Amino acid sequence: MAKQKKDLSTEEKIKEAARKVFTSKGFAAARTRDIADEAGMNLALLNYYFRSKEKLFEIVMIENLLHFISGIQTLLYDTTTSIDEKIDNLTNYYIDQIIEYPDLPLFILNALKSNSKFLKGKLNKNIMLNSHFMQQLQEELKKNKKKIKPLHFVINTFSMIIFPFVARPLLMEVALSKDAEFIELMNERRKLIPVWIKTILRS
Amino acid sequence: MAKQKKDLSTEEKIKEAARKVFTSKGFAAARTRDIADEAGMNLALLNYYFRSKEKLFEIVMIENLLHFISGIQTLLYDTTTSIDEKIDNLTNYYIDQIIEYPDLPLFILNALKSNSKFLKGKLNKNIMLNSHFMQQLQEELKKNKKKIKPLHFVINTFSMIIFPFVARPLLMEVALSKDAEFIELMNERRKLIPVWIKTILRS
DNA sequence: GTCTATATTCTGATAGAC
DNA sequence: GTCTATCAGAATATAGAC
Repeated sequence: MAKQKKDLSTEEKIKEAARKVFTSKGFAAARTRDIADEAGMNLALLNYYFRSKEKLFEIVMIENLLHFISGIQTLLYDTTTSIDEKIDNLTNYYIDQIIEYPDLPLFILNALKSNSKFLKGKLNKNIMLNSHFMQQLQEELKKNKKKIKPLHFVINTFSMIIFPFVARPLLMEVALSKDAEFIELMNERRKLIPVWIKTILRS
Repeated sequence: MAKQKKDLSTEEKIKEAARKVFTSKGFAAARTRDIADEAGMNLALLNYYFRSKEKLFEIVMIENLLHFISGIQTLLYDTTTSIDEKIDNLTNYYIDQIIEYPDLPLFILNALKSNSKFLKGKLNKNIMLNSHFMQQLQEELKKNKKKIKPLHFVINTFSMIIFPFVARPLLMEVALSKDAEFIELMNERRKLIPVWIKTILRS
């Protein structure tokens, strides 16, 4: 269970409020006053604890990104799971995560596009390429005599999981009518995506 | 070939500049001064021709969205092409489009998330469901005795095409090192995506 | 229609009391 | 550490001359 707001230090309260506001509105649209209000305190304290709006954003951005990446570390570096289990776990984990934090994917995509300077060197360049999952993919492709870069299958998996969430408003506009239909669709995909990934890997 | 800037009316010049600035920076980060500068004229003219920044954005947003959708209309409603040809055409068309207008997808995803009120009723609710492509998908699934919503395959196709582009900065951070590698990857996908889609449709 | 100058509001940041 | 009050600059919008 999440910690109660009242248990948090002032600094933590601000960071938590900033995370919420920045993640839902992005850097430019967020107002420092919104963050102060959300934290239940005065605007001046933001600049007392953090030097500026930019500094605060940088912290939120890095934490959001690391939160997102940590799932990759945990799941894709697990040497005890098979490639099929990894695909299952990845799909379920990220669908759960995005249902819980629906604004996270678009926030990260935007932040990286506009502010990638912030994290120069902060990310492990080869986190993907060195993973156990990537090794297993390579073996599997070799076994099936496929001359395709394993990275394609990582991209396919994340694409099929994440894209429908970020395109949700468009989907609602052109193909669905109720929120429940979208959730139903994503729960269908929870089972379908692993099947599809395994199929294109081996057929 | 695109029309020369000098041939455009003042109103068109502003709209063109607004499209460029809004599409690359989004509504909140865009400055009306940037737009005026980009159009090579004075700030006051923006408010003379369009009432406000919001109105101008609304126009740009709808035009961008319709530009994106028009490809769907053209390709997915073509009754002379087979389902396989449609998948090939869709992949090539949208990869070409996004290479030409790389900021368009993220702009649309953001705009729809934050400003979907702007286009209430402006979009054909069933543009996807009524398409010839959707009928062909339905037949194909029936032929292969699959009880899966055809919409999933539309989502899969667009996901595998568009997602790598919007995640390009992340990909560059965790798996690639040169821009040329990304372009190479997308050109590989140009051939691979149709194969994958047809495989999961039939296997 | 187009420009310069200016009004008005918003916003990030700070000064200074407590 | 926290608050109130306020500053300085930015940004949108408009007035008014040409």
